[in-house]
Amino acid sequence: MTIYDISKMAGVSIATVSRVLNGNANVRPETRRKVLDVMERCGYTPNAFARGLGLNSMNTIGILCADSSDLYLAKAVYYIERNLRAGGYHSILCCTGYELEDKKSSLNLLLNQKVDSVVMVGSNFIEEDDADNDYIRDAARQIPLMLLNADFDHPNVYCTLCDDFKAAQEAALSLIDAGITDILYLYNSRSYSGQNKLAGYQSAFLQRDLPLEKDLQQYYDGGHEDVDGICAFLTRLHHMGLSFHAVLASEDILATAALKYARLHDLRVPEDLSIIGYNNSILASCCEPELTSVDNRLEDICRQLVKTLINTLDGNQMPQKTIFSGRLIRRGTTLPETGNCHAAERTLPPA
Amino acid sequence: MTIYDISKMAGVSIATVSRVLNGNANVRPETRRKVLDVMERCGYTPNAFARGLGLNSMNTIGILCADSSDLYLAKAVYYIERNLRAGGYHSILCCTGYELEDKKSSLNLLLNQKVDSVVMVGSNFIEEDDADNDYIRDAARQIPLMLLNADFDHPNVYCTLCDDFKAAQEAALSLIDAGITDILYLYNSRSYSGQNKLAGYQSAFLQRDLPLEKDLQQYYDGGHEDVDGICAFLTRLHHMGLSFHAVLASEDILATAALKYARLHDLRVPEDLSIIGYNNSILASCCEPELTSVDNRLEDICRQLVKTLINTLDGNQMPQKTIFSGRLIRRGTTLPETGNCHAAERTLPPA
DNA sequence: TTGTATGCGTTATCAT
DNA sequence: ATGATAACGCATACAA
Repeated sequence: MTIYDISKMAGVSIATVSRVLNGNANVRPETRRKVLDVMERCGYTPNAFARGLGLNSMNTIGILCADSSDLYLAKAVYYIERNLRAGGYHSILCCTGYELEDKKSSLNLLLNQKVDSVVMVGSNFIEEDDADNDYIRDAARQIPLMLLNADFDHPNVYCTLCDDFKAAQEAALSLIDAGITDILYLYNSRSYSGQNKLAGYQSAFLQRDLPLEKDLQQYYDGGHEDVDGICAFLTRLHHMGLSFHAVLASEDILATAALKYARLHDLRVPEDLSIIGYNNSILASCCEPELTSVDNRLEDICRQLVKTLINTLDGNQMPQKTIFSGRLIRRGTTLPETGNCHAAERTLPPA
Repeated sequence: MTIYDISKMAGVSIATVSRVLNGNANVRPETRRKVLDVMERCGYTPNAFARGLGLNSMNTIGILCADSSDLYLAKAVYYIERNLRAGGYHSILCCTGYELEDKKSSLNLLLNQKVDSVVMVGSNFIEEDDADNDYIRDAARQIPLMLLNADFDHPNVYCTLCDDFKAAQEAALSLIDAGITDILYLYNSRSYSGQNKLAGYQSAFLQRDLPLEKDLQQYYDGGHEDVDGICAFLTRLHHMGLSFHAVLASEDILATAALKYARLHDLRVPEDLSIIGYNNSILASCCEPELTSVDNRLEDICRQLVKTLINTLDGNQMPQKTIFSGRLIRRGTTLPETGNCHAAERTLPPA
């Protein structure tokens, strides 16, 4: 069933059929109805491939992420897909893993598929060695690139992100202002946003004129879901004589592990050990007490990212950088807030 | 850059170019090299749309799932995508939500997009009222359909699933044989696999000649991630006088909530309350003690599903139903196994 | 407002 | 082994 068939049955030319298909105004209402009737009766749907060839687009967006089963990335992928589809776009999902070569080849795969754009979910797509980021620059010469939680200044690259520096800073300040200064910063990623969080933690100490202890900044180099490994890691630090009365984690799962550590060592939370997680994921409410955690506004970010994406494809000029402010969600793993207002919420309006 | 350009530069016809592109054997090695050289130099890649039009396929598979941010579904989507891509296929992700109309329209969207097949992740795509499943039968007349964790007998529909009946049964038996008979079965889905789990629980009692108590089978009708709601639900049951010394949950998150309930009511786990979850997800290791949980072999299922899919598309005859056995992973929320061997593992070899 | 003719970049069927 | 040519199904510039 093609437009030729429809055109014959409706007694018009294929051009007219094509016009009603594309909502072209230059069709007599009467003719339009006639054609639509035939289409309806035949259950006609246009051939997507032919359409793609003619328009050089199939309204498809590539979604690149390291691991769509990761708690945080899965949420992001979900929000992005829903927003894209609401906007009339399809999503091709591509899980890349964390190796540069795989990220490159995945991106090329999407380019060869002729997607209209690709959104790269997670700051792990930006390499430390800037020369390695050429694969992004190359791609940006073909289609607009949307980065989620990364900051990359380049034409045709659009970034939507959370101000992790400030969010981590405020989280640390809230602990400091509660009287805790031996705060262990626990992280498992050195990506762009990972570095920002760390810098935020550090700046909190500077801001309060407190010394920074290297030993209190611990990088866990293990599996992304290895709670027991993290727990054992903390125990090892403890046995090595490291003393800390709070843990600020770069991800909820690290905080969850810290809570487990506390329980195994009979530490009261938050009295003996305060814990703050990051992402405000489902893990935060799965434990007892529930995790205080930084909400990094993922849903807002995704909505805005897709808005920017669609507008860009429509030819509108859009800002290349949109930043949301995170906010601390206080729950059971930290002491109730005092009168101190240093850690007050400072939410910027969405761009 | 098209095959015309390449053909000119290589001094051959477009037919020859197309042949080397598709690995056709009828090309003199010398000619092949010449053409490949030109392609290399020009960085030529074939136009995917034209290719799709010609072959009536773009090697794309639709992945339908209610919510790709759900812990379990996210894992499934991840495994499926990776396996598909390794097999040379792209994945279009489509999150449908749980409404029938949305599932229908999503499936149609994929059909119009001319995917080669669609995999429906989760038994929630099979409706209770069988007439409502016509949308699946209709789709199956166009392309092969792959169902994950659903059982639907129809031509061109292939099912890969876990034997949830037996898995739930064994989980229940393990509790009964540990001396606990007031086992609360807590579930939040009445889908096909949801009903199977429930039936498995029930059959365990029959098998041990124990009476079944309706009050001990509780359906929680709330959000899929609402730990606190579930926890409150259990508390309500408790206050209503319901007594139970074990909880068998149809999902880890329900079990997590049960653990939280235990902690809030100062119940020792597993001494006062045993808990078994389902899915063996990351939640199982995020709590203290860790959850005993049923592993439903998701990774194996996904691998097999994709294998079946690709073979089917290749024209090979494949079984329409492949069943894996689940297995109980014992951790801290149940008593250590006794000498009793009723709940021993009985793992079937993968099909 | 409608129709004609051509292009889009492949694949595939014939010849040669 | 290679080449000429016709599909594939739609969009669109141009003509009427």
